[in-house]
Amino acid sequence: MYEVAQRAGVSVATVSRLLNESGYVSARARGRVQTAMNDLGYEPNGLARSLATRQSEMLALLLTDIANPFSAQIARGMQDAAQDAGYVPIICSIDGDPTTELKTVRMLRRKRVDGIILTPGQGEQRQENSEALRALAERGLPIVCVGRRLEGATVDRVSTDTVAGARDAVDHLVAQGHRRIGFVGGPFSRGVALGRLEGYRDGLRRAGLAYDGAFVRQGELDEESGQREALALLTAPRRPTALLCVNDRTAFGVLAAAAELGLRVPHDLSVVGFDDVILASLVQPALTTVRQPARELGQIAVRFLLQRITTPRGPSQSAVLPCLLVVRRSTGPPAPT
Amino acid sequence: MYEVAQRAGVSVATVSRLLNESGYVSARARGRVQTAMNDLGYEPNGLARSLATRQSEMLALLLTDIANPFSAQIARGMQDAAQDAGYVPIICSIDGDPTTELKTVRMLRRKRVDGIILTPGQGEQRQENSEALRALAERGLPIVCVGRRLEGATVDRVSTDTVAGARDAVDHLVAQGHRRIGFVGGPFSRGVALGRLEGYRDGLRRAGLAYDGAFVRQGELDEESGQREALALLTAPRRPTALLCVNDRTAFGVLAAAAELGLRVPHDLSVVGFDDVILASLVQPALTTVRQPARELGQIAVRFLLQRITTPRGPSQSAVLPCLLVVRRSTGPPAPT
DNA sequence: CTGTTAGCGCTTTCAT
DNA sequence: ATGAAAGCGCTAACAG
Repeated sequence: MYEVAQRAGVSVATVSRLLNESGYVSARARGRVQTAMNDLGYEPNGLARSLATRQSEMLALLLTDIANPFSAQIARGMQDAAQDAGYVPIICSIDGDPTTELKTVRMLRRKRVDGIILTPGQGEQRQENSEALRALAERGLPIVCVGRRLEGATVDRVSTDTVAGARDAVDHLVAQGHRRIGFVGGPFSRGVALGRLEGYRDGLRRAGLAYDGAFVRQGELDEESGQREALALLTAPRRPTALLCVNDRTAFGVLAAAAELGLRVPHDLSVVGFDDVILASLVQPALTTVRQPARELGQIAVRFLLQRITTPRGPSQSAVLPCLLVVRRSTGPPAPT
Repeated sequence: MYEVAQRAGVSVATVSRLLNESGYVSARARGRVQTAMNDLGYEPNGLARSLATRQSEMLALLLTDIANPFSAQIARGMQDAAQDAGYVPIICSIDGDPTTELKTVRMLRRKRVDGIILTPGQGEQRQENSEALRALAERGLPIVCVGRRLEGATVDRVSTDTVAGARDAVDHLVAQGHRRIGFVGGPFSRGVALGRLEGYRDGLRRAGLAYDGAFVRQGELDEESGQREALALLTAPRRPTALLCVNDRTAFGVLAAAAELGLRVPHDLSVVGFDDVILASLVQPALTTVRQPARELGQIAVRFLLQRITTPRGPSQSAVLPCLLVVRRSTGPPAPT
């Protein structure tokens, strides 16, 4: 930058002003600096800038695993929004491992990221898990949560209305004539499954159907769990004719279980997933599912974060995005008994 | 840091030495500094450090779309390896858009990333595309390519042996009795499809089978293309009994096409994919595919990059990782004619 | 409208 | 084994 200034016959301050569009710069100086920059192939040093301004212009996204399709969508939205705003996106996969998380958080703190976005852990959300993060929040580091809470700290939050989504799914099933509708859940301890379960119950109630614990299973959030729980549900004497799943991965497992048992979908069993990951439309039969606006989630999270950065003490915001039921081939009227 | 030094009754230089394990620090000073750091909850400022050392300790990964499952796997490998080495991973989705790419590259240059990993574009690789990158390479910015080349620059490279992979797939098909084996490709212009096509031809040759252009289709790299091309191939009078696809997404399209035509897989048609994305094992029937070690690709890319950073002028390296044929349910002996 | 100057927080000779 | 001091490249008063 010093070189540029010299070449243009001005001071570094002028160059800086031009670069940041702060203060006045005469048209003449402007032109000379521009050409000097081009000649030298100059690119400002963001590190130095950050050191001086105390703003790193970097945002971090903490998630369980970027290889998870749903997370990847959130990440994509975050990435785009961050870059649009001139921020560098840093994505970190934590795997739900507290040690990794701690290391990562420290690294991010060292790098002086301007803010952090937290997405829900896949498995159970440990209490200690949030320890380091809560500390950061208290130190005034802007944080926004996506679809989860950070216990013991009031932070901005953006989530989807999974309760309504699950309810809509049940409505759809009921409208097709199903009466025995089951729910294949994830861990109910304190996770993502709770909202969906609530929506499921709402839907039943609305249809005047009784809640039957025998039709509801806890489990994990992956295919294997879906398969296992579905097997249990479908080999019972009185089996459900439709299954709402906590997420698409689980639904894939359910589909596999159905195939294993020789049940045709949707003829013998209707299946509804949750998330609408890319593959949901590709499996056979294509999966009816509740779409969560994942990308948008990431984008809005960034927007909140940016606002929080500019207005550290503003009132905390929270947005709830609607889900959308996407009807495909895995649901249909139940076979007449 | 100044505060820490003061509290510990030493100079900042000593603190710095302790932090970087450079130079001697007496056990006594060491202890005092440690406690001072704890008391203050001190975390060194990486930006300042980077400014002084001219090393940002950040690595960037440029890819088409992080939401693409195969890319996500590479990203994961890159992320882990980078973090293990104390580097911050920055992932940028470019979408094959030259404008976005240019903006991104400038941003990365401003942030003074220590190195960049390039992964193949999904569509055709435009010439202009690499313009900015090549310039960086010439400026001495460490770059390593994953599964693609950077024209006009000698850079380290890590790729997979897709030729052998495709050949193995053909071998497998032949061993099961197939004689009419087709290939559903991506764009042959200058893309990823070429190696697989070569392997396909090798495989045929090895089996003493003639190459038949009528069994080979160009296309894109997505499901839609796979479906379209498969439809063309399978409705022809003399149709193939097995199809090797340029990637899994294409294979999913092929599966859909088969279902559409009432062809049972593998009874009427065997299908082999490429990549082994997570979903390959989840579709019905589970897809036989050539697995590429995506995560490892990302890890090794980082390793190369790190070596290049420490040894800017060393000889350029290149690694070729083996692929692995994963046999599942989508392949089997052809139906007797 | 523009130049001067004092940091930002850390590393790194060079002395001691 | 440790301290003093000179940067790293930029921003932000402040003075003109």
